[in-house]
Amino acid sequence: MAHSHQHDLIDLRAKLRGKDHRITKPREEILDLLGKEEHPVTAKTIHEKLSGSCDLVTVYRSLKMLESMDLVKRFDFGDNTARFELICPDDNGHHHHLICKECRTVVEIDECFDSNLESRIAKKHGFAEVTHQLEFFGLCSICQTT
Amino acid sequence: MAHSHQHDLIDLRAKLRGKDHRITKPREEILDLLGKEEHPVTAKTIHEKLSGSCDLVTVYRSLKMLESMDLVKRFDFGDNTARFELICPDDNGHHHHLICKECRTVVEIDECFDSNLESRIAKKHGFAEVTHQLEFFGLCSICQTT
DNA sequence: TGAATAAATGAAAAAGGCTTGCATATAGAT
DNA sequence: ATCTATATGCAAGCCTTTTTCATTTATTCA
Repeated sequence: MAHSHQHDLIDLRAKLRGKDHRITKPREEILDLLGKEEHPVTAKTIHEKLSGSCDLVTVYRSLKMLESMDLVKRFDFGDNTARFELICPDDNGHHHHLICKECRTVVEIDECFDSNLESRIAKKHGFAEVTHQLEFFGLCSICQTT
Repeated sequence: MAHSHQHDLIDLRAKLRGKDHRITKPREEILDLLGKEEHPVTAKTIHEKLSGSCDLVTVYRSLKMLESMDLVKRFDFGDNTARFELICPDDNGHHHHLICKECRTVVEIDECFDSNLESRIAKKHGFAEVTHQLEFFGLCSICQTT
């Protein structure tokens, strides 16, 4: 599902204002692009899709900044390459993925385990601000037969 | 908790025999070392602890092989560096971690969500052989105050 | 036990993702 | 319009991981 870009630009301006962060063309373009993506994308992919409109380094720097502002979330699909997704207000940026080990197809999952598990774990070990990263891996229907 | 090395060497010989994989000194040393570790370790750390007994490349290659044989499991703690742990027969190699975002302390977690969630997700999307990677991140008791 | 041979190793080099330093450009404030 | 702090581009570098290829070694089987 494509996310609403409108909301994010407003958010962006509001959030960045106080922090001496600027709204630049590369940042807008990256957010714009992320708003159209259905799945997490790599910095390299973003750079390619922006086709030279800005440097790859700027993509990395922008993503890092947007992540620190909680506008973008980083995912790890186990291939040594970070992937990024726009944080969508509907799910609080919280959802997971099911990835085919073979063809790397990605499916968005909105189910999650009961949050009691997390708070129980946090309490048990005296941790605060506990979050989690959860991704599922398997073989998609096509790759099962091949 | 240190894991039983005994079991794994027997397993190793049995498992490797059929596949034309050999039991070599580096592989034994790596397994041996992993058996003494309490938490997942990086290839670099393994190499350092083996102090030049074999090349770093061999560590990478061995780990990849051991992983493919399900003797070792790879974890990702979000710092662009793979970590490896011996698969322990008790928990089927299935457990998770709680990592402090600040000081990187690692706590082993043996709780997990109900497996129904996983099978439900697999079924819903027609995936087979579904597993998951789950790690918790937070602030440990010490880092909360700092 | 001692070749034969298939697989593993080491060393160097390269690939790939990500970061840093520095000079230049640009957003946003006054 | 000007000023200043922030962001960008480019080049270079860092770190993890992989590849290549010649050499060594584990296992097989005479």
